[in-house]
Amino acid sequence: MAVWVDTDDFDPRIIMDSGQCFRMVETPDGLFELIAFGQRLTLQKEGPRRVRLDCAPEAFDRLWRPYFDLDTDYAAIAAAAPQGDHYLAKALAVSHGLRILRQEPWETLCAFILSQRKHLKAIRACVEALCDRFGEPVPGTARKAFPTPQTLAAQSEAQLRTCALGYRTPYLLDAARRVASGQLDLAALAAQPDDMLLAALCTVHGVGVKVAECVLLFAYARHAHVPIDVWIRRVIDLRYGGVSPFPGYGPYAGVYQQYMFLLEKGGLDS
DNA sequence: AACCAGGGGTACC
DNA sequence: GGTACCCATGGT
Repeated sequence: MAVWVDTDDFDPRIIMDSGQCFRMVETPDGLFELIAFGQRLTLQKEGPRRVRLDCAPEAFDRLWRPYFDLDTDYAAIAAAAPQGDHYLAKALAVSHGLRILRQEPWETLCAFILSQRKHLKAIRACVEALCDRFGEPVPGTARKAFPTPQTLAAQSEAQLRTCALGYRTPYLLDAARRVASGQLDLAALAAQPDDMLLAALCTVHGVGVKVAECVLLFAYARHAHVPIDVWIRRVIDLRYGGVSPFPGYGPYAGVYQQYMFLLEKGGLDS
């Protein structure tokens, strides 16, 4: 079964390489494969404005339509960008087809805890290793689901160390224990305003503002939030003379940020 | 083979 | 409240 999405603003490859998700890969036969919600999804770009998703219509409506944020008009977001902002305009053009995903909060929190001082490639590797070691099987693939908070919370630090997460190991364990115990209710937090959500996430040991902002943007679709990492720091310093343009970008500042992140990194992958 | 990576905690002042 | 310094591991 398959569902087709007809839009000019949906490019699986751009999304795969965008640095917001870490479990999307290109298969040898040119399909894009991702694991989320304990399931495997394959998709393929069939033309300049058509993407095929291999799933049932019910799964599309319940999971993948929200996941890919398909009810948001990215052409309108691009059109709303401030005029005369050359670097932003270029960033929007270069990564046309990018979308900000609505990923699962738990996985997103963990992935960005692990992202500290790592390249995208290294993040992918350690996320996948964590899944291989502690995740449940997924139908139709040898790849595993992202481990549940309960599973990770039940591990000793020594057991988690086998995934070679380095100094991030206790951070991940603290996140797992807080979520598994209900002390940090990631589902309930979806109803909270941005500042409450941010503060709650920052209670986890090893989660600072930057990681929390990534979770707000890439899981909770708080599109106004701009994670300031080394690359965005570089954008501000090099392209905007040290004065952040983001406060003037309005409700989609975080979306613009992601296009600029990609441009500043200079292309895809790595 | 050094150097550095989508940072954050801690110890100072 | 600001600033060095360390953290553990893998790519380049």
